Amino acid sequence: MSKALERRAKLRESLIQAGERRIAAGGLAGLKTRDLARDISVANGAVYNLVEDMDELILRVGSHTLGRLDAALSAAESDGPTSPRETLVRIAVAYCDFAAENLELWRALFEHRMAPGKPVPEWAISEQMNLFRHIYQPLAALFPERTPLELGVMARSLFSAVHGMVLLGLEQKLIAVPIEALRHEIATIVRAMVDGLTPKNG
Amino acid sequence: MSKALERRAKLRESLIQAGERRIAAGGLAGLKTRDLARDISVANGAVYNLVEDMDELILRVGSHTLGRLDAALSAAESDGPTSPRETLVRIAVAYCDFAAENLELWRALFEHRMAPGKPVPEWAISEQMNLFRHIYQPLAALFPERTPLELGVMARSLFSAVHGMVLLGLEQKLIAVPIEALRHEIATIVRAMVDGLTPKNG
DNA sequence: TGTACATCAGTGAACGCGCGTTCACTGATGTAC
DNA sequence: TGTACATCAGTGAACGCGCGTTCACTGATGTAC
Repeated sequence: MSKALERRAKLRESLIQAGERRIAAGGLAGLKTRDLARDISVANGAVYNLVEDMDELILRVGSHTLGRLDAALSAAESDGPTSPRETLVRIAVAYCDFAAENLELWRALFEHRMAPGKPVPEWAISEQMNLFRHIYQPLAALFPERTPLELGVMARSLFSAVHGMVLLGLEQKLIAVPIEALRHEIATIVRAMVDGLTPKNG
Repeated sequence: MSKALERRAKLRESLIQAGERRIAAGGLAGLKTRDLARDISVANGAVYNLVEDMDELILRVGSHTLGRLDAALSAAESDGPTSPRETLVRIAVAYCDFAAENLELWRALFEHRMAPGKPVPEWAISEQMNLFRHIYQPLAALFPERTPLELGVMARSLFSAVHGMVLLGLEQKLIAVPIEALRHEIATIVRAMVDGLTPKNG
């Protein structure tokens, strides 16, 4: 039986990788069970031996994407001056770069909606929450007098603002901004927000 | 013939209103031609006498939404202290309020994609662009030494950042933020950005 | 005013396509004796 | 070691649903004479 389980686990892994490739190539809308089955050389129905349904598949791919994003942000943290202000700038720019390099996978993170009635599983939510530490920690160092609650609000605001800039900046709908310009705009705005939030003394 | 044309125009207007109601109630995903036809007491196929296709219908509804947003922002401009800084804050908060009160219609503005190959018509793009003046003008007053290009970049950054805060703040996916808290966070961040972008003298 | 005809908005059934999911069946693998 | 049987991954056709769009047809309106 262990051989069968092993095969099953490998096949499942292939399926998730195929899903990742398909989303990267054609977005969430381009993800079809029949394509996936063909990709891993298996019949249509076999997909449902490996995964509960499409929602689960998409969440698994999302989990992998979040893992890579986490790694990218961690790398950015220690890649330069250790001042919290500049660390926040690097993290924001790293977020922008990650989104640009993984455009469709990154979009899928936000576009995906569960089938009506099914809640997002707990583990998926906490994976997302977990990423906030990259913002929270520099903010805590920068504003030691703020409460955890206040810091949480600041972290969310900062993230949302940067997210919005990346989202619209990479949008082709209006004018897509050249990535280098976008990185610069983000750095400017993050510095402005940090400075503007810092009480002036003197 | 003028009576027929008149009837046609009225029916067309009803169709667009029906579309607006349907989107407001169920989002873009809840918009079905058959429902619309029933709403205006007309057969399925008649919809296509009134409108080229669904894309056009959605763009017309979007146009109306943008018009109302424009009015809301105009009202906010003159509704308080005339300092450009506080005007920007009011506009950002008004944007938040409008999105909250017209959630699905506002989302439709950003979610809608034309059928593959069809470009967004020119008039729809310029309607969107036109709204930027609400941000551009206070910024120009605040930073008279900046070039129009620089101001344009600032306006876009500011808008994107506020848009991101509203987008994630109103999202039910994670924790929907209470609207009052969101307004406050937005005001804080806009002030911080403006202050942070202002060169310190003295 | 009356008749024949043209136009075209309006009809609603059907087309065409897409696609997630199910299910009766098969055949390979492994187990029991 | 050999045989009968059980299990279950894997198959792929079919189900079920949804939905934008088209099209042959109808019937009301208006025009020409």
